[in-house]
Formats: sequence, C-alpha cells, structure tokens
Amino acid sequence: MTVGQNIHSSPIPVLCHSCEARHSGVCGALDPDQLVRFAETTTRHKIEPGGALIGDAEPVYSYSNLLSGVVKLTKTLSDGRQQIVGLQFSPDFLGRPFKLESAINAEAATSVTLCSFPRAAVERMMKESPELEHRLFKQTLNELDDARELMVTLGRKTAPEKVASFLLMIGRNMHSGVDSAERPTCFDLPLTRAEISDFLGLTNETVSRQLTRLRADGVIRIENKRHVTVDSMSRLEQRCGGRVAPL
Amino acid sequence: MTVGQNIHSSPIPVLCHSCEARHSGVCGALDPDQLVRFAETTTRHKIEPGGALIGDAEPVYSYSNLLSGVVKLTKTLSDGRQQIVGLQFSPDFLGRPFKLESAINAEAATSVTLCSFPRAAVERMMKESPELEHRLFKQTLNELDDARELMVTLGRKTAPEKVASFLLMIGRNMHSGVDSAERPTCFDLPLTRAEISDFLGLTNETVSRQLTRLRADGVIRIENKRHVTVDSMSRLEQRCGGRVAPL
DNA sequence: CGGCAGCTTGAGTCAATTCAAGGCCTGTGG
DNA sequence: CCACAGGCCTTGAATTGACTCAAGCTGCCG
Repeated sequence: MTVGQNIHSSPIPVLCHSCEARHSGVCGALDPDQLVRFAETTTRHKIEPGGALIGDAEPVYSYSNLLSGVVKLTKTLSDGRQQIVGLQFSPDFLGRPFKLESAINAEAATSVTLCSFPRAAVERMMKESPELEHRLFKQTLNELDDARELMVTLGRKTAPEKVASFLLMIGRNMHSGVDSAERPTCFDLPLTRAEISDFLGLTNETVSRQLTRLRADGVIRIENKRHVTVDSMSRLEQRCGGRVAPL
Repeated sequence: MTVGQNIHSSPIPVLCHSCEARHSGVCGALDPDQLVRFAETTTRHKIEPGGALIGDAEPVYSYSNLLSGVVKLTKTLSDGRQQIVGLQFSPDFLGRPFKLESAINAEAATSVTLCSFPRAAVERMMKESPELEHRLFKQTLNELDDARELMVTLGRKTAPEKVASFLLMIGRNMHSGVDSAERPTCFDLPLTRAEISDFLGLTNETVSRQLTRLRADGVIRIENKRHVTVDSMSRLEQRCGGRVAPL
C-alpha cells in the first residue's frame, strides 16, 4: 500500500486534493505551504477488519487521519474481559498526543483507510500551527463528551436501553443523508454482536436478545444480520432511557 | 511564605503569590504581565458540599481553577438515575471551553475553594497564549484517559472490583505524602456511599456491603464512616480486577 | 462436503437490586 | 439537659435482570 510520490512543487499535494479530510479534518488547519511539507511525510493505508492500528510494532501508525471506516478503541483486563471505550469515524484524528504509551488498543472494526504520518511530523507541525493544536483540542473535547455519555449508558441504563442507545448513536454517525426523526434511517452495523456487547458492557447473548426484541416490537428491521433500518428514530429514542436533564 | 519580597516592575498579584495553582495549574502558562491583567478579573469563592458550580444561573462560575476540595461532575436521566462522570481535584481547571451549553452538572462534593474568571477573559487569554491552550489540552487528554479507565470499571468489573478500584483511585488522588505500595495510606472519602454508588453504577447498599467486606477481610480500616486506612495498597490493587494489558 | 465464526434461542443460575428495618450521628428546640 | 428528627449508613431477606451454559441455525470458505 504505497502511494507517496513526493510532490514538492505543486501548490497542494495531489493526494490531498481529493481527500475527504482536506477541509473537515485536522488538515483543514494547515495553509497550502504547510500542507505541502506535511504531505511529504504521509502515507495511505488500507486495513482490513480486525487489523491492529496501534499496540503493534508499527510506529508509523502512531498518528493518522481516519478517511473511511470505523475504528474501535479498546481496553482489556488481564483475564480477557474487554471494553470498547470509543468508536472513531472519519474524519477523526487517531492517536494520543503527548504520550508515548497509549493505554488503549485501536483496531479496525470495518475495513478502514488511513492517512498516516510520523509522530515527529505532527508534533513539529503542532508547534508551528496553533490552529492545528486547536482542532485537535476540539476533537478531544468532543471525545470526552462522548465518553461521558457512554458512562451514563454503562453505569445507569438497562440492557434494552443500552442497545437502543447504541443503535441511535450508530444511526447518527453513519447516516448518509438528511436525518429526520420520522424518516426511515438505515445503516450497516460496523460491529459484531460480541463487539456491541463489549461496547455496552453486556454479553453477546443479551445484545442478540434485545435486538430481537426491538425487531419483534417493530422498532427496527434487520437484514443479513448487519443491515438495520429504523423507521422512526424518535420511537427508538424513547427506548434509550430518559434524556439527560441539564440542571 | 513571603509575599512582598521579589517585586518586579509588573508585580505579581498578591492573591496569586500564595496560590496553590500559581505554577501547577493553568496559570503557570502565563507570564507575570499576563497574570496581572488576568488577575484583575478573578474572584475567589468558597462553596459548601452540595453547592452547584454550573448548571445554575451564575455565569461567573463558568470557568474556575479548583484550589481545594473535590468537585463531582454528574449526568442525570429524566427519571432521576444519576451517574458521576468525573471527579476533579486541585489544581484542575473547571469548565468546558468552546461550548456554552454544558451537558453536565458540577457540584461541590466536599467544601471547595475556587478561583473563578469570566468566560471572555479565559478565551481572550487563550488566543493570546498558546501555552495556556496547550495546558488545557493536556488536562483534557488526562480527563479523557480517566474517563476511559472508568468505562472499563463501569462496563466490565464486578461490584467488589469496582469498590476496590474506587478506593485505589481516591487513595492516589488524595495521598498527602509518599505513596509506597506497602506503607499505610489513609484519606477521607470525599463522597457519601450514595455518591460512590453513582460513580460506580451501583446502589448505596451494594457499596456499603463491599466496604464492609473489605474491612472484614482486613484490606482496609474505616473510622467515622469516612476515614479510610489502607495498610497495603498492593493488596487493594489485587482486588481491582486484572490490570489492563497494553497490546 | 465439513468446519468455523457469528448469531439466535432456551433453561437455569447468580450477582446485584429492591424492599424493609434498625443503628448511629448531629443539630435543633423544648 | 434530654428528646427528637433527619441524614447517612448498615444489614437482612426476597426478587430479578442479565449472565452462564448449552444447543442449534446460518452463511461462508477451503
């Protein structure tokens, strides 16, 4: 999976031209000149489901933009119990700045494409461009919000509510058009039942039973185990446990 | 503890001189001149346990340095179920930058002292000093690490493991001297049993039972319901569920 | 074709909850 | 000074939601 023809003269690197993350991801923080220098160090990768992104011996993956696919971040206890502590979608930035040891593992949940860069290049660029650091900061704040939302789900919701909340979250992240609360939404689950259970702190059997129940109740339809259609998102929302009431 | 000795042309504000957060907190990012301007807008507050920090109608609390005490961050479902999604200790910075609506409530768990500043002052200072934003970024990354650690606890640990993990975390955050794994550590619990249960996703009865069990097993001693002594931290650690295995 | 991984479903079990009662402090008012 | 009320905490007994164990289904791949 090599790409990197080094392009020194053109205003904007060819690869970046058509890049999904050119404007929306962290690269949007860079001006053309910075982008050119930065792009010299980047490489594209494709990773199949189950492939490790970090935790293995490949330091080039240290930092990446996620261009497509879903990445799961996991933590594991020594007896094998596992918890998914985050899911990342494009155009998220992958990697933990300012720390060599990541205490989490990152793994491709679906087939994934990355634009990767060496740690040093990112950290140099971050010193140079406060705007880049600013974007990373904002993403981190969003991840923290997501993490805390998931904590409520893990600590205080019932199994039916957990599964409904998961579907709602996935539906919102994988939507490919307008999302009206009343228009049908459909998507492919990026995770297996076992992975969903690691996300929600349940067992795969319980996840399966709850999905069956939602299907029986007419809240969702499922084809081929993975493809889900939600006719009414608001009906699904009702099953997520009462919304948080600020104040 | 001399206050008047090293007076520069831009004297450091008197209040900041003896401030616990002068160097360790976010204020450490500011040079004396910046600090002087910044300090003009700050006010100190003392808040008793149970007092709300945000979520109420007092915008002056929007951002603060936590100088002493413990603050709990909570989320609540509409039927009253509550989850503590974070605990903050001095010299943490309180507040969610770049967002007017915080989806979480912050409340004093113990008696708390704050150094507060208006939102606008912080955001102005942040534009001016990338170092300030950098420190906030780093704290946020640490909070994210903590949040993900807690997710494992919430999703995958048993009640005994949860309570042991909580004690370990508190012990490490409230330690007031050297912490050897084998030397006795003691501290006051900053939370009631009910609050601990909201932190761990349990009921107060279960928390109480597990504390009783740890006491009966000689892992901890408890005086006055709140004061805990851990003779051997490593023994407590053994009850936290296997440590995460990176890779 | 067999083997395997992922998924579903059922039956029985158990950890944590709910419900209930009582003890221990602390502050308050007679 | 004591009596009393209200938090907070502990403990017991009964209940239950999710888990474990087990069996069978499906689709895919060699």
